[in-house]
Amino acid sequence: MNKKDSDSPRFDLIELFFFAYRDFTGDPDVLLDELGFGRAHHRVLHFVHRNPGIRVSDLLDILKITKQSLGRVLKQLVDEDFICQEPGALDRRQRLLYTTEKGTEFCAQLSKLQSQRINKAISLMPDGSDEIVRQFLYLMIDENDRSEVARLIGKQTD
Amino acid sequence: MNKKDSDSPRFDLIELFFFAYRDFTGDPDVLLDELGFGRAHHRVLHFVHRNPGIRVSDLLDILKITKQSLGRVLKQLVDEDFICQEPGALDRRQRLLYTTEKGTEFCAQLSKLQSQRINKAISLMPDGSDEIVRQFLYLMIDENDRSEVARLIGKQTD
DNA sequence: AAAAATACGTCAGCTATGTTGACTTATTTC
DNA sequence: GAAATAAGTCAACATAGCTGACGTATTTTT
Repeated sequence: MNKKDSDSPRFDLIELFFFAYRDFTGDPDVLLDELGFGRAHHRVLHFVHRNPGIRVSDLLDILKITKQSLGRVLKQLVDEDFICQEPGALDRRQRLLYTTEKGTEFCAQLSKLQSQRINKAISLMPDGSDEIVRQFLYLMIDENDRSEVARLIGKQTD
Repeated sequence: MNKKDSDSPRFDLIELFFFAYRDFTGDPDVLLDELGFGRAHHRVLHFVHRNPGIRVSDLLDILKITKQSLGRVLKQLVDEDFICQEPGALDRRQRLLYTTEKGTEFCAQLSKLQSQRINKAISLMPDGSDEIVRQFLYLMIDENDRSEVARLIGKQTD
């Protein structure tokens, strides 16, 4: 008869999650817009930057979108010299993806904005909060995907 | 010269936020799809349910979309009897929005799914974590909008 | 060496959800 | 009575997702 059982509604967190994510993703929009890009471009650029030399098919797995959806934005990013492609050394069918200098620089601007928002929030909270937050977000991911995400995030780039 | 300054990149949280939010919003998709609805319908239904008698213009403010975007999904929700409209008692220009019984029931199903995910995550974490998480999400919201969101969430419906 | 599988790209067309700007109707306020 | 407001609607458009089919280069399997 415990009220806080696993079904009890969490309207507060549901709504906070909605508003928080909206503002979090809203930060980069201004910069993206100036270049005629959208959030789809941001995601592609981000994950290529974080996984240099990633294969197209692995990027599709991460983003969980179709080849066509990716193709459209990837083409623009390559055409405008934010991303470059290199044939794989072992398997020349592959087009391994890398950010160009321009792409890397732009990517840094975008993650700086998002990191500032995160760091500002964390700085107003008790010590150790970032570990709690990280744990919460991790546990919100589908159980089957967690280890994959952990592997992905494990790559420290700073 | 502190490394953890307000600009230092938080790739881990940026990516966790992305994956967590995707899976969090993914839960209701199956049920929505069965009725031919999408996430836009979910958001409208949710905020009408949580704010019975809300005016159309206030709903627009919450969702930050245009009248046309809202109109499209709202019309479907009204046509299929998930939401009903009543002229305002004081100002008959208003069409105050309410969920029907059918709408309320469906809404409960959707938030149950999301609450389960949240409660499962929280249950695996130290005591007091939900307060930390709530605080974090709140602080991720644009400073200007926080009080408005706080007011909105303050309405306890359970 | 031929056949099958794989990695990637591309074509056509569709859907959902957002946008702008202009206009109408009913109602309330000045 | 005139102006402002709440809401609905029309046309047209953009972004970003989708499906299914097909082409090409390359690697793997038989």
